[in-house]
Amino acid sequence: MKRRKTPTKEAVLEVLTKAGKAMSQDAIEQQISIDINRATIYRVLNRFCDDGVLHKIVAENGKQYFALCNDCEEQHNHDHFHFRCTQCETVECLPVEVNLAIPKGYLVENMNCVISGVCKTCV
Amino acid sequence: MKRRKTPTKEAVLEVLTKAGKAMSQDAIEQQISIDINRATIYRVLNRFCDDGVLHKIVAENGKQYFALCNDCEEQHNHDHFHFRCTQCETVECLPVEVNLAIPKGYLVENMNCVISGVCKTCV
DNA sequence: ATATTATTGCGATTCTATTGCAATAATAAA
DNA sequence: TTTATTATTGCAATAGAATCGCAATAATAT
Repeated sequence: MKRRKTPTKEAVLEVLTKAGKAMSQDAIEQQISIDINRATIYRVLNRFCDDGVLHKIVAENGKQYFALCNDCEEQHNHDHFHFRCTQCETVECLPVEVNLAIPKGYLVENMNCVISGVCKTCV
Repeated sequence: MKRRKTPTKEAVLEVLTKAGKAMSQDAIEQQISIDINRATIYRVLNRFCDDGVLHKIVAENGKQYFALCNDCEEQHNHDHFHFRCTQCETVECLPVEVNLAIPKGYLVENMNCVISGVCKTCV
């Protein structure tokens, strides 16, 4: 399935790039000037995830956040921690790698590590 | 608010103790022989969390899982990883501590680290 | 200019979790 | 033991996030 270039995709990417953080669907929608349907935004976000452009983080509040991928070539590798600030409700990718000795016999497919608290801006 | 001893609380604790894993509300409900309302189970689980008996993990599927606390005395300290098996849909506490250098200026309140994949039983 | 089909909008739907309120039952007090 | 107090429960309604089906639209190829 060949992808097409659409205003929605451009707008979503622009918002995420500018923010430099992970964002939820509703936060992204708020930042887009043109009116785009909620379902469409979700579909665009999920497509970007499939294509290795974005990665998805699920915070302890159960919400999904999407952030730009840095170096996901063939497959996603998001072995870094995320920080969710309960004050400003933002999620950012920390430059800290997740590093653990996985017990024998376990097959790792994905990592979802979120630290929450107050970020350095709000502290 | 003083807590009371009720059949629901006993049943929930028994199930979680037997399982030795983190469980979701619906999984717990299935394991309880007597019929208990969904809302009640959630309330019991959340109360246990408040009281330091259980801790809550939110997986990448957005669902909440509850597990017994080991050594939470004054406050919760769940600095360990969790593993969610996408095959058998269980979540277990790994005996591996989360160990990261938190960037300066950040105030940590909670950790929610879930690795997902296939557990050693299903592999 | 036309055909193809990826993408979108809309409304409905699913799923998880929570809440208000009256009824029930565990515990304290008499 | 009986009565009073109030934590707990059940039920139905509600909130909130995310997804889905389907027809309409629009990006790209012909």
